[in-house]
Amino acid sequence: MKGLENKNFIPNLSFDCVIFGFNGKLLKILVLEYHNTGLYALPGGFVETNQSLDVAVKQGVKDRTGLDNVFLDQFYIFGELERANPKDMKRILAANNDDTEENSWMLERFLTVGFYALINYEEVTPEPDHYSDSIGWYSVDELPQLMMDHNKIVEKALQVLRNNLSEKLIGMNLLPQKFTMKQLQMVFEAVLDQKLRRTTFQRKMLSLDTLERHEKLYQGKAHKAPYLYSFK
Amino acid sequence: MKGLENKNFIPNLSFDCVIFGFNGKLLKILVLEYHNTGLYALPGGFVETNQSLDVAVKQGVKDRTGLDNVFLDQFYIFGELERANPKDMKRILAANNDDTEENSWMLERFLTVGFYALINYEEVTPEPDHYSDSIGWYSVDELPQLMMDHNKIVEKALQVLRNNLSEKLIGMNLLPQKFTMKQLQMVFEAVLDQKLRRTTFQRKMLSLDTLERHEKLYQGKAHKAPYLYSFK
DNA sequence: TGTTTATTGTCTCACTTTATGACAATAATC
DNA sequence: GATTATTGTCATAAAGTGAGACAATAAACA
Repeated sequence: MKGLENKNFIPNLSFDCVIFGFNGKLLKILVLEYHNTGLYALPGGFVETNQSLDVAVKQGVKDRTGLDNVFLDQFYIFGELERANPKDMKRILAANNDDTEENSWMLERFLTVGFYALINYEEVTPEPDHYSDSIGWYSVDELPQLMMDHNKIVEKALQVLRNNLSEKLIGMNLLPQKFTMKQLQMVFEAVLDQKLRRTTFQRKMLSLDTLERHEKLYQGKAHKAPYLYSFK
Repeated sequence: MKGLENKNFIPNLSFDCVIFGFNGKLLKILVLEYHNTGLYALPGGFVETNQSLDVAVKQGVKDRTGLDNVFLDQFYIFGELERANPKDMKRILAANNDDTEENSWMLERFLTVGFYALINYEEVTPEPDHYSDSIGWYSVDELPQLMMDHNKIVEKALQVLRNNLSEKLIGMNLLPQKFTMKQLQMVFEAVLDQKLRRTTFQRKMLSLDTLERHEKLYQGKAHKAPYLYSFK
C-alpha cells in the first residue's frame, strides 16, 4: 500500500481496532471498505520497528479513520495459523496496483493484536484513507462479512466490553459529557443487549458515587424534564 | 541458544509465562536462573513461523520447565520500545557461548505476549532446561529482580488473576483434587492478598453448587475433622 | 386556562444476599 | 474425663435488589 514502502515494520505482526460508537439507540462499529474489492475490514495497521505498540495503534487509527486522540485498549492477540488469508490481501493490493514484489511481506501469516475503543458518535466524522472506498458505522448485529477473522475479533471485543463495562465506561466517551439517566441506561442496554429496570438501574448508578448531577434538560417534550449528569 | 538455530521464528515477538502455584500458604511463581549470569527470568520463548501462538507457548513451557499439559491463558501484550534490553540478552548468550552472528536477532527489540498458568504445586517437579541453572518457586511478594520488564509482567498477571478469579478455575488448578474448605479459603486469601470471613466464604462456596462433599479428613490434630471437597 | 400525556424522581414493600457473631460438635491431647 | 483448637451450622442484623406505585412536571392539546 502506498505510504508503507519506505517504513520498516515488525514482520508478521499487525493490529486491528474495534471502534465502538453509540448513536443513541444502537451500538455501532467503524468498518472500512476497500476500493473495488467488496472487502470490508476493521481499521488496522502495522508497528514500525522503532515504535511502541500503543503509538503505532494511535497513529494507525488516525491515518485510516481521521480520528485523533482515541482512547484504545488492547484485549486479545489472535495468533492462530488459520487466520492467514493471502487471497484477500492479494485482491486489495491488486486493486491498488500495489501487488509488487516489495509488498509481498503482506501476504505472509500475521498475528494481530485486537484493540477496542469507545468514542462519542456525535463528536466525530470518520474519514477513509485513500486505500479505502468508505468508512462507516455498522450496527453490531448487522455487520457485513468482514475479511479474515475480523468478525471473530469483533465478537471477542464485545465479550470483553460486556465484562468490563462498568469500570471501563467511566473516562470513556460513548456519551456526550453531559447525559441523562435514560441515555446512560440505553448505552448499557445496547452493550449488554438486554433490558434493564429503570428504578434499579438508577439507584445502582447513583450509589456508585461517580455521577455528578447538573441542571435539568428541557427537551421540548411533554413530560417532566430529566436531570443531566456527568462522570466525576 | 542451542536448539533454536535451525528453526524459523517470527521476528521481534516472544512470549513469557507467569506460572502460579500454591504451597498451602503462599502464592508462588516459577522463575528461571540463567547460567553464570545472575539473571532471573520468566520462562518464555518464541513462535515458529508455522506455528499457532497457543501451540508455541505450550511447547515452550514444556521445554523450559518440564511441565506438560499446563493450562495457559494470555493476558496482555507488552509492546513498549523501552522494554528492549540487549545487554542482558548478550550476557546470557555469552555465558552459553552462543553469542554468534546468527543469534544476533535475539538482541533486537521484542514485543512479548504475557501468559499465566495455574498449576498444582504438589503434583509437579519443574526441571530447568539446559540454558538455565535452576528453576524455582518464589513467593509473589519476595521475587528477585527479574530481567527486562518481567517484574512488571508478573504484576500485571496478578492484577488480571485477581479480577478474573473464577472459583472453579482457581480451585481446580491450584489445589489437589480433594481439599478442605480451609485450604480453598487460603488459596483465595493468597491470591487476593486479604483475609476472608470463614462462615461467609463457606456459605458462598457451597451456594455455587459446584462442590461435592466427600469423607472427612483426619489430620491427627486436636479438633473436629473437616470434610474434603472436590469440584463437580 | 384547564386537561391530557409521557416521562421522571422518589418511595415502599417484599425478597434475597451478605456480614457478624454464637454455639455446639468433635478429634486429638493432657 | 477435662482441655484445646477447629469445624459445621444456625440466628440475627444489615445491606442490596426486584417490582411496582405514585406524585411531579414540561409540553401538547382542547
